[in-house]
Formats: sequence, structure tokens, C-alpha cells
Amino acid sequence: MSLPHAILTALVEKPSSGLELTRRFDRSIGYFWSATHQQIYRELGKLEADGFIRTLPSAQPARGQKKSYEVLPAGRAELARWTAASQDPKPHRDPLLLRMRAAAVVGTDGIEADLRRHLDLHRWQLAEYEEIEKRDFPPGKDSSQDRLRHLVLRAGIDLETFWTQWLSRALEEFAELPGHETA
Amino acid sequence: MSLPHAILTALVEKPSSGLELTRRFDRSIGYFWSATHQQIYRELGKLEADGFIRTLPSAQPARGQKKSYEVLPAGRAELARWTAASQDPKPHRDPLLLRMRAAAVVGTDGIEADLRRHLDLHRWQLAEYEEIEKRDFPPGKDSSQDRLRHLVLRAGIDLETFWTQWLSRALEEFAELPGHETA
DNA sequence: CCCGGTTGTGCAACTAGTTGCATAAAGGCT
DNA sequence: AGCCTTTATGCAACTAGTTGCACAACCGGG
Repeated sequence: MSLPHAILTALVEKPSSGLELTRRFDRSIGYFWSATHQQIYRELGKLEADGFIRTLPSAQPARGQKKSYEVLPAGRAELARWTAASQDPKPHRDPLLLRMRAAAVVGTDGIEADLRRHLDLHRWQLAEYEEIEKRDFPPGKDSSQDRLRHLVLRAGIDLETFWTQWLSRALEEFAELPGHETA
Repeated sequence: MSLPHAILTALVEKPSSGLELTRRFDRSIGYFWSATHQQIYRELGKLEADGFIRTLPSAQPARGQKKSYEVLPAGRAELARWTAASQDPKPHRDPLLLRMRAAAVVGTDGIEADLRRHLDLHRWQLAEYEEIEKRDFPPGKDSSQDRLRHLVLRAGIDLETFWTQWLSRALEEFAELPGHETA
């Protein structure tokens, strides 16, 4: 049940319309909580019905018209409650590790190319994160808010670093496996 | 669509009943692809209907009776196909990072205790993985299968190591935040 | 011998997330 | 004016996963 809170967080940071939220999810919050525009619109409806957000008075509500939302005090309170509440970590689900395990029993034929592709994607994501770090967190920018946000970004950077290293290692390992095509 | 393949992998490794599979998921495959017994039973039914697995002839099928399954050639072929097929990485979803970001806007009150709890859980999991590594992958055990399985376990170890480090750092960071209770 | 706990299998309802498509206004182009 | 693309919002159907419960056989103790 995190999507409504992801949206509340985004809206507290800055009131937005559904599409603006969708774009912001693609760029920043979506790095650790992705959502499609359909999910977002549906959830905005629920949040409004619950009295957590409201449409900004200025905009007239018509289909195809921009409709911006802002967080109400009740929404902020709910967000604070959820943030402080204890939550059990959900078990991981990683198809790539699963495939590696499957490869151990049915053979590694064909998986290598995809591993390379994933490696490229993770390298690309890592570069993007490092770009953001350089841009948004230059030395000196260390208010409480900045420090916390930087911490979150660091998690992203470290995770991508892990994946690039792990995938590199996996590919090296493959190269040493008997029956490997060295051409 | 990974659960059926997770089950096929487990069954290729060793034919099992639904409950045995459930237990094995709790111990090993579940570390990166968790599943409840209900999911497993449902999926076993589908896999049987698809002709990928069959019940071992010996057992008589009655409710409350053990019913073991084994993988048929078609199942093995499907597993090989899936393993080799290219798959796009699914976007992450991490509630803890989301909460940290929310904490940046609504304050860190109350989240610290849960962070400590998570740190303990990750430390515990890390210790378990290291135990398994010592037990199952002593030096010298390095057939192709062992190397691949070890690689998967290494991913688990490295990820837990990352989380323990990140959480420790987050807690240090908190201690330096203005308004932090030092008692 | 029957009663309660454990083992094993399973259904049904619910929740969350994804996919595909529909609708509407606005702006440019000819 | 008519048409095409882009921006913006939204519904409906589907898929995957979770939760709660039910049922059946077996096994031990009083």
C-alpha cells in the first residue's frame, strides 16, 4: 500500500496534475516506486475521495483540461503516520537471479547476451544517478532535507554499482565455464 | 511470469510434493522468489494441465495424501526456453527508500526504530547466507553447477551487505540531524 | 476410542499492478 | 474549414499475488 503515499510525497514536494506526476515518477520517485499514469489517476481519485488531497481551485474540471492537486492537512498527517509506522520488509523477487539458478540446471545457452544487455542498462542507470548527484547535491548543500534525499540517491547508486559488478563477475565466470564459445 | 519457472527449477533439482516445495521455497529459492503454498498448489495444477509436470505414479491421489510431481521433457524444454529468453528488468519498488524520501518532507519522527529493526533483520539474513556459503560451497566445490549457484548466493550476500551498510549510515546520519534526541 | 495437534491440499475473495483502449481539447498545417 | 499530432484524463479487463479459511488424513496421548 505504498502508491498513495508515494503520490502524497510527490504532491507535498510540489502540487501537480496527473500527467505532471506521471512525468515526475518517471524521473525521480519512480526510481524506487514506479507507476503508470493509469495507476496514478485512479489513486488521485481515491485520495481525493478520502479527503487527503483536493484539486487546486483555479482549474476548471473538464476532460482534457489540466487538473492540479494539492495535499490537505489530513493527507500530510496520513503521510506522517505511514512514514513512522513499522513495516515488514517484503521478500525480494528477482527474475534474473532465478534465471541464473535455472541456468545451473538447464544450461547457460542464450542467457549470456541478455546478461550483457542488463549490464549495459545498469551502467547507464548508474551514470544517470551520478549525473543527478553532481547536479543536485554539490558539496555544501546539506540541509536536513538534502541529506536525507542524498541518502536515498546513494542507495540507488550503490545498488546499481552492485549490479554492474555482479553482472561483470557473472560474465567472467561464464567465460571460464567448460564448453564456452571463446570466439 | 516467473513463478511457474521457479517451480520447474525446483522440481528439476528434485521431485517434490506441494508442501515440500513450499518448505524449499522458504529455505532457498524463496530468497529471491518467494511464494506461499496457495500460489504453489495453484501453479502445480496449471503446470500439470499444460503437460509440463506429472504426479509421480506411485502416490495415490487423495486429499491429505502426499502427491509428488516430476518435470516432463516438455517442462524442461519450457524452462530452457524461458531461461534463454530476453527479459526486461522490472523497475524496483522499495517502500523503505520511499519512506525515507517521505521523511525528508514530513520529518523523521518514528522511522528510526524501524530502521534499526530492518538493520537487525538484514544482519540476520546476511549471517544466514554466510552460514550457507560455508556449508554448501567449501573451497574445491566448483563444478559448473556449483559455480553458478554460488554466484547467485554471492548476490544475496552482497545485497544484504549493502543494506546493512546503508542502514548503518542512515542511522549515523540521523544522529547528526538537528533536533535529534541524543538520550 | 476419540480428541487435539500436525501435515498436506485446496478454494474463494480480495488487493495491487498492468495492458489496451477511449475520449477530449489544443495547436499546427494546408 | 478539415485533419493530424500532442497533451491530458480516464475506464475496463486482465494478471499476479495475498489472505483467510476449509477439509482430509495421520499420529500420539489420556
